[in-house]
Amino acid sequence: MSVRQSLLAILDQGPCYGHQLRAEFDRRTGSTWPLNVGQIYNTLERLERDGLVERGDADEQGHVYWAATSEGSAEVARWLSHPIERGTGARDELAIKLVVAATLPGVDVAAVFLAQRTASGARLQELRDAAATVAGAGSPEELAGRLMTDALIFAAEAELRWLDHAEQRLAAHPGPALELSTLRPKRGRPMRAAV
Amino acid sequence: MSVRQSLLAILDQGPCYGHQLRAEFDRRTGSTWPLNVGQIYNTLERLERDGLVERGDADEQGHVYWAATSEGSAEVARWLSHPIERGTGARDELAIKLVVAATLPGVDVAAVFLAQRTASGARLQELRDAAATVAGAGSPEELAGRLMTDALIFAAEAELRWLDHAEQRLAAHPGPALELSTLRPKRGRPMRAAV
DNA sequence: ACAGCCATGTAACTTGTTACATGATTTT
DNA sequence: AAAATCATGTAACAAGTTACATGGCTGT
Repeated sequence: MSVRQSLLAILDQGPCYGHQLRAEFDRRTGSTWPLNVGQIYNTLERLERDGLVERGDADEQGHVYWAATSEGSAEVARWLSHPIERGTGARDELAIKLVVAATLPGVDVAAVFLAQRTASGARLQELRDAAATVAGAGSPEELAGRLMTDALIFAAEAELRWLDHAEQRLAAHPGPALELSTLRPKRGRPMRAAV
Repeated sequence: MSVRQSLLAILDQGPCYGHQLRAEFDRRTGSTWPLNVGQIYNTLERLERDGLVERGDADEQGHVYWAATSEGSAEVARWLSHPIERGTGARDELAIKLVVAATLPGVDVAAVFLAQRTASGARLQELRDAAATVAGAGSPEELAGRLMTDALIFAAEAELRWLDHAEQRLAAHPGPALELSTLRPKRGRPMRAAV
């Protein structure tokens, strides 16, 4: 929902046309998240369908301006006043993958953890390097970009901490691997064994 | 992709039928992530369409067993050997929302941050309470659940750290708010001002 | 003239998700 | 007999994403 809501929030500041919206999103997120132009138009149509924005007539340059409706403004207010509940609905892809992998017999869990830690560590270093080069952060755009980078750095650090933590915990326990077919039919022939 | 890939990986251990797959996913993720049963069947059909699984005949109980194809096994191996690149493609909804909010004139950024910090803090406390109750973590299932909870705790901590960090950074800078319409047409009348 | 960008759109597709229908079986 | 659970499915939708088509204008 972040693209949809962000575009609506920007539009709530005043009418914009497609490419302008894209540039605004780009500016405000420090160009951290690439956004395909086509998605702007899709999203605008969906917002229009939901009564949150209205499409205006094209001006002399052919720019089609879109404006938030009062319903759209209300939705923006609601978005801003309600916190985002992470972990409710949003799945942690990395944790799911590693825990599922850890419970699968015959999987080299250590290799999976190692590959992930290497990649996450490299990424963290990249992010820190990137952060160091924009240390100034004079303009609002630079500040926005820096905040985004910081968010990614904090997330990467948490990821690495969890990787260490999880591997320790797994090492401390015997075989967390789980065989298949613990589920058995209430009645009838026993469930077939894993291959 | 986590549901799709997890189901495929479980199936790679041996043939399963729909409800069994759901139970396996549930078990292996410590019942942290609810999974609608219908989604199992959707996902299986899509995996079949992509040639990664094959549907077997129903047995006497009417259980329809599905099995991974060799392509499916290869895909699982690929999944396990390649790390997940967070931040590439996966958008940070919270960071986007707060940074966009911070760049919008007329928004009470402090209130947005406060609401988020309150919610994130409460969630962190809930998670810590939950972690304390299963301190034992004897069975593999409990261990899996504990690892998931830990992942969420680490993420929530990172979130709170970033919130503090970002608010400090914003406080240290003047008005990071960005007016609309910095984009101007190459030619023609100037772009309309924000409302 | 030609390459490239600005600008608007369209069509298709992915994964995730829910609501619902149906029937068999099991428990109370 | 009624309620709950197991089990398989179907239909629809949301949000994100990409690839492509089209046209106008611009700079070389």
